[in-house]
Amino acid sequence: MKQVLQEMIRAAVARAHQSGALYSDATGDFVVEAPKLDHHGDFASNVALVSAKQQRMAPRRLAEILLAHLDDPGQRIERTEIAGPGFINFFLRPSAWHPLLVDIHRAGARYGASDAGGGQRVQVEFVSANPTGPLHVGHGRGAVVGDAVANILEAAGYQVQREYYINDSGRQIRTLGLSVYLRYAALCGRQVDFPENCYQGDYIRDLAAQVHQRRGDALLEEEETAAVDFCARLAAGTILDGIRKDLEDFGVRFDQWYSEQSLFDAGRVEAALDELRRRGIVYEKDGAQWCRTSEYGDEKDRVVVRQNGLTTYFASDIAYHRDKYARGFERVIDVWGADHHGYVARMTAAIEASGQRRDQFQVILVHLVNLLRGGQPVAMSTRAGEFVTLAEVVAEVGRDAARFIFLTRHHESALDFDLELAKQKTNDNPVYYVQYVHARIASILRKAAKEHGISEVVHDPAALAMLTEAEEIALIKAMAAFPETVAVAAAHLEPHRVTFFLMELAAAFHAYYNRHRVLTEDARLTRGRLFLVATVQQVIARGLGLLGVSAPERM
RNA sequence: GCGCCUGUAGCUCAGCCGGAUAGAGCAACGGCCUUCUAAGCCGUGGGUCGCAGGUUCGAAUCCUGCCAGGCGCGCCA
Repeated sequence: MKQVLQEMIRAAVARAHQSGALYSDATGDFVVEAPKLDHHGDFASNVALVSAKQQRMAPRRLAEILLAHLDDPGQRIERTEIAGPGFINFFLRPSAWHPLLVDIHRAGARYGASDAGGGQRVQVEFVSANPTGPLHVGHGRGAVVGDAVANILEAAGYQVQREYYINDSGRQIRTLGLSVYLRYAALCGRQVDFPENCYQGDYIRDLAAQVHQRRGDALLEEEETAAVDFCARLAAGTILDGIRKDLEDFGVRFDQWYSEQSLFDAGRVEAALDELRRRGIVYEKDGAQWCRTSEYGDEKDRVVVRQNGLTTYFASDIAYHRDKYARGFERVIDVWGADHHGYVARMTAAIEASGQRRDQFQVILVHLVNLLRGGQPVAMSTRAGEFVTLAEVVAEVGRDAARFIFLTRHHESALDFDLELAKQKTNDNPVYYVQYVHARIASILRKAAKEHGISEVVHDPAALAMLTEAEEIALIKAMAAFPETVAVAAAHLEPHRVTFFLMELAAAFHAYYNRHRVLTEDARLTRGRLFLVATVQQVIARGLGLLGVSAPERM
C-alpha cells in the first residue's frame, strides 16, 4: 500500500511538472508512513516538506498542487488533507485494505518473509557457554535472542546456520577437573583443601560422586595429572550433555557443536598463526607473540602466544573465526554476554587482519538478567555456586513464558525477570495475551465447524467487502506492518520488534473480539469475518514461531 | 583515567538511519461476563524524553560537553 501511494505521489509530481505547475520533477527523499495518530490518516507523506526547497515553494502550497494532480485509478483514497507544516494525510476506503487480506491469506507461512538476504550464508553463534557448569538465566536470554535472530534472518532470506562453540580446552577445563578431583578425593576420605578459585557448586560434588561410582578409590592411585584429566573429561562431557538437554527443553537446537579442542587437533590454530606471522601481523616481543590488532581499530596489540609458549584464548578465537569464513559463511554473527564487550574491537580487528571485511562480522551483546521473585532479587553468586539454573526457571515458568519474556526488551537493555510474574496467567504476562488470541480464534473456528457447518475458510470477495468496521480495518492495518517489522528486525538484529508487533496485533484483536461477533446470523458477514480472523491467527502463529513460542489451540 | 551500554509517565519499557499533540503495559480510579474462552475489553488521570549547548523548516532521535548507573579495560577464559 505504501508503495502504491509512493508511486501515486511520484506520478503526481511528474504530472504537475509537465503542466508547468512545478519547477522540477524531483521529489526528494520522501517517505510514506503510517502515522502514529489515527486522525492523521492511514498513511501520511512528508513529500511537500522534503521537496519544498527544491520547488521554491511553501510546503503547504506545494502539497495543494500535488493533491490537485493526484490520480487514484484504483479508487483507494477516501479523502486527503494537508496538515501541520505540510504533511499530506491519506484516508483510505475500507475496500482498499481487503486485497491485502487475500494476499496475506495466500502467502500463508511465507507472509512477512522476504528475499532481502538473497540466500546469503550467515552463521549465528550463540550460547557457547563453557562446559564447566549448568546454564543459568543469562545464558537463557542469549539462547533465545540467538535463536530468534536466526529465525528472523531465515525469514528475511538468509541461509542460516546455528552453532555452539565449546570451550573444551584450556585452563577452565583443567580447573573443572581439579575441582571434581578434589571433591572426589574428599569422598575417598582424604583431607583436602578446596581452593577458592575452584568451582564451588553442588554439581561438582555430584560429578565427584559419579567418578567415585565408576572408579571407586582407584583413581587416587594414579598420577594426579592423569587423574585430574580423567575427571575433567568426564565432567565436561557430563555437563555438556546437560547443557544440550537444557537447551533442547528450551526449544533451542544447533546445527553444529564446534569444539575448540578440535581446532588444535586439526592444527588450525597453528595454521592461522603461521599465516599471520608470514604476513607480519603476528610478531614477537618480550618473549611473547602479538597480533597487530591496533592497526585494525583495536586499542592495542594483543598477545596470542604467551611467554610460556601456550596460546591464548584469543588465538583459538582467531583460528575459529577464520574457519567460519573458510566454511563459506559470508556473514558471521556472534551473540555474547555484554560483559565481553571489551572483546569486540579485538575480534573485529583480527577478522579484518585475516582478510575479511569488518562488516562481515557482527556481535550482539546481550545484557544482564536480574532474576526476581515477587519483586525481590533472587540471590545469585556464580562464585559461591549459588544460582538458579535455566532448567529450573524453565521448569517453573514454562518454556513459552521464559522465551517470550526474554524477548520483551531490546537485547542491550538489562532485563528484570520476575519468576512470579512469569508464572501469572493474567494480562501482566504478555505471552498469554498473545497466545490467547490464537486460542480464541481456534475456538471460534471449532465452533464455526461444529455449529455452523463451516469447515473451511473461503475467500469470497462479497464477504470481504462487508468488513468495514473500524476494528476490522485496524486489524488488517496491524497485520500489514508485519513484513516491515520482520525486515527491520532482521536488518538491526532486533527480535524484540517482533514481540512488540505481536502485542499490538493481539491488542487489536482483543478489542475487535470484545466489540463484534464473528459468528453471526448473516452467513456472508460470517464468512468475511472468519476469513479475517483466520488470517490473524495465521500471522500470530507465524510471529510466535519466529520467537520460538508455541501457538496453542486451547488455553 | 580510557572505552562501550543505559538514562523517556509512580513502576517496567517501546519509539532513536530527523517529522505533526512523545506511545504501550502495570499500578490508581470508574465501567463491561444469559451470546464465539474475562488469560479479555472500554474509559479517566499521569511527562522539563538525565542536563546544557549545537545542526535543522522541524530533535526523544544527529553532533559536542557534562551528570548518574551498569559493564569492560590481563601474557585469564
